[in-house]
Amino acid sequence: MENLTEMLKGILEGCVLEIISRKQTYGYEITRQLNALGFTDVVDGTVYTILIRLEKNKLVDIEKKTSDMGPPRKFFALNDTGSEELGRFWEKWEFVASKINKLKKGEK
Amino acid sequence: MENLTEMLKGILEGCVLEIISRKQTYGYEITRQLNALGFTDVVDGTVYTILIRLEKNKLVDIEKKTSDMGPPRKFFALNDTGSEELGRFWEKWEFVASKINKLKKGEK
DNA sequence: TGCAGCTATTCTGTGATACAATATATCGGT
DNA sequence: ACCGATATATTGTATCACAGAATAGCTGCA
Repeated sequence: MENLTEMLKGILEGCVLEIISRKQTYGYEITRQLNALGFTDVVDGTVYTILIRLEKNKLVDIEKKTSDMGPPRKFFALNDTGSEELGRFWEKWEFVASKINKLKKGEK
Repeated sequence: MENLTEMLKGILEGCVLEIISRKQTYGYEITRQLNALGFTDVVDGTVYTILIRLEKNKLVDIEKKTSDMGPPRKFFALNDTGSEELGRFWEKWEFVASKINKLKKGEK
């Protein structure tokens, strides 16, 4: 699916939070997971800007680890504030998705 | 529900297209319908900027009519290009919503 | 040795969008 | 005459996804 850019605004950050909540992980890996999910056009740069934003907003704990496969990786894990934010994201998603689906079905 | 601003980006325009597709209508009325749908924080100014964008992109036909209830109304109706765009919007929505719900359920 | 390719992060700039705030104007009721 | 509801338009702002480029480490191969 092409050109989802605008529709992903306000959603992609929540996806990243969800992915991080599963297990401690890093930017490159997160991008791969998003691509595998179906968001094939999401690129590294986008994910890194989101991660920097999460760091700035203190939603994540960070740990740097060396790797056999290339340069050091910067691992991210959700902290309590991040978990709360993730909860709020899913609440918003449920709300918006239910309203949009209602509109789609023609229930005004 | 508060602060849906970011999540509505790329979605609100599709909602307006859908509402217009039902019947010829005007900005103020569209805002009211969106508010009734549950998007209570969406304001006039937002809808008008969307309508101007739709006009610029030639997705709508426009007709001005006088009214007993106030100043003249600018009525909008979807043209063929607009209908196609609406179809693409729903395709994108279906795609994105299915992926997000998959992520939510934990299916990777 | 050198070089290509995959892994991995960072930074700058751009375009699109929703929204706040404000201004303007019409009509009905008190 | 004023006020509230109706109705549109405009300007500026913040946020976001993304493009593009730079930097760097490791592996394998010629």
